[in-house]
Amino acid sequence: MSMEVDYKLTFGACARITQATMDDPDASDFQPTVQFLSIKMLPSNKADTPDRYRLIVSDGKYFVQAMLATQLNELIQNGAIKKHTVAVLEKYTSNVVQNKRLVIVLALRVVGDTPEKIGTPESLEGSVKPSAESAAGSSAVTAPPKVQAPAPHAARPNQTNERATPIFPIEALSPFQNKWTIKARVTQKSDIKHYSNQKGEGKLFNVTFMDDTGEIKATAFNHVVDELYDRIEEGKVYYISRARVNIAKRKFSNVDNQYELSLEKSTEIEECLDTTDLPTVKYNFVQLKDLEAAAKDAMIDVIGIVKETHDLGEVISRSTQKTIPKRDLTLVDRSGYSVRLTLWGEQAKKYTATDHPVIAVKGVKVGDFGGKSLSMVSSSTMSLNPDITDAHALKGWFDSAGSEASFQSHSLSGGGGAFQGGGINLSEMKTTQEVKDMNLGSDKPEYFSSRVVITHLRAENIMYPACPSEGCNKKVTDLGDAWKCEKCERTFENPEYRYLVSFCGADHTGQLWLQGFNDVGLIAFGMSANELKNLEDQDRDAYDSAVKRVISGVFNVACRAKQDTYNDMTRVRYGINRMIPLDFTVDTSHVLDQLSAYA
DNA sequence: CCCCCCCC
Repeated sequence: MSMEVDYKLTFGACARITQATMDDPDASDFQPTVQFLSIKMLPSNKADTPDRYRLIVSDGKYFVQAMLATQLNELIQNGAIKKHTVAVLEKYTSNVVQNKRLVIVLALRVVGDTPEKIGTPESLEGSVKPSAESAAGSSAVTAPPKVQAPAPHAARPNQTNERATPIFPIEALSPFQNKWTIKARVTQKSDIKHYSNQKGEGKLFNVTFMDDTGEIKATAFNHVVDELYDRIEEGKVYYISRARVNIAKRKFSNVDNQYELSLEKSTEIEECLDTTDLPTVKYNFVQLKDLEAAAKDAMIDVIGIVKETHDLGEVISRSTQKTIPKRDLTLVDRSGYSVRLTLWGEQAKKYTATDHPVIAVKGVKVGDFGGKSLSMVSSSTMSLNPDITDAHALKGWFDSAGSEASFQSHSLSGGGGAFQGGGINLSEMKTTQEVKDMNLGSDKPEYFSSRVVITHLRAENIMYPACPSEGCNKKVTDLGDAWKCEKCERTFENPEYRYLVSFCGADHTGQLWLQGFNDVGLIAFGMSANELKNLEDQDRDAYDSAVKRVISGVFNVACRAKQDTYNDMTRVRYGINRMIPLDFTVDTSHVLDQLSAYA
């Protein structure tokens, strides 16, 4: 029944692969045929770290232990490799880990399966002492084993200042090893970030290194930043050694490695010009159409045409009060969707392309404001008109057809389609009860829109006397004959009144107290706070009726909900970002749209 | 040793 296949194992393979290192010129030529005698899963004790597999590799005469690179785990999980499988080892390496040699299989090709063990192999480690090794397998080998020496051989034969450290695959780095060099491409380099905490001021930057076995994040602090920042360029390849390997805090990184590197004063980094064997960034593009299904905060890769470049703007960070430049781009792709991509900081300032370039971004964060949006984070990378197939195809499509196409928008600023009502998404309105039921994180705000009727407003302190200097808005104190701003250290003859309003907004499910600033008051009262203040001082009846007019008004409001702790009391504050009187024409047509969707 | 990734 079964076909008799006579597999020829490569005798001497075990001794030889035990000597292999990544840049060993012979190792890539020596692709032995071996048999796996056993496969054992070493379960990961961490949710974000894959299980590992240990193989017993036999050359028919000897066997050694080896680890399967985790990117090959699938071969075991899908049954391609099992006990007694015969395979050609195409790529492998060997390191000393805790004084033990450990072979890592990086690539292999399955040749076939046999029902049993070939030959009667014995343990290479057990039978062979390092000093006596040459006697062990040399008679039968197809490639001569190297003379085993306790010290690893030189890593970089062509470099003048050789180090006695082997080139390691990134995948094999661990805190247990200190003599190693990796050869890796910088796929991401951050700006220099400054921080201050209890221990004082500091600065840092980080990079992502990648080789064909994996990637790893590296961070440099303080004086090491000065030393290395300008010497490391995104896209280039370097030899890196004598960095510290630490356990990665993975919740802060989307780099797929359980370890990360700390670049120290003693770390050696040297550019490598032979980059042929190093992979470039790999993308896993999500079509813009499929963003609908992307989870908030997911890190994804996207490629699109820049349909629109918005002006440079800025935001004031609510947590740090710092002003941060930002620029929105509208990306489109062949799936017929558009999405907003926000660039920050230097990248926002430096972006100047005026045509419609292709942009490929890796590791951008998905937001859910008014639909779906994308935001660059410090570990994201952006590539303009990258020389990759997807980019050429996209450019061809846009030039021939795409530039005339219309797109379904994922986000508010993109305009069109789902968003109407003066920028408030009528399709995603929440009732006041739904607002109260929202799950709020302890520090992150949530945004929502509602339609409410104003039932009350806090009558006292609708307005406050504010500093009239541009952008100050601070409350000023009455000196009797003048008004003083403590912040600007100036006095003014008259203040500029500004609104600070508390509305009670109700719907059929309940009510919420909503805070609004000056822009909201302007909409609600239809006059400036100065004018309302004049009425209050000079025409009390007119003032009362102006206030009463707001009561019972119906508004669409775009709001921000945020937890707030004051005097040990935690409560949720609701701020109005935008307030628009109900427009019956817009609202009715929206209701008609909804009805027709049911028909 | 950062770990915030900002705003609507």
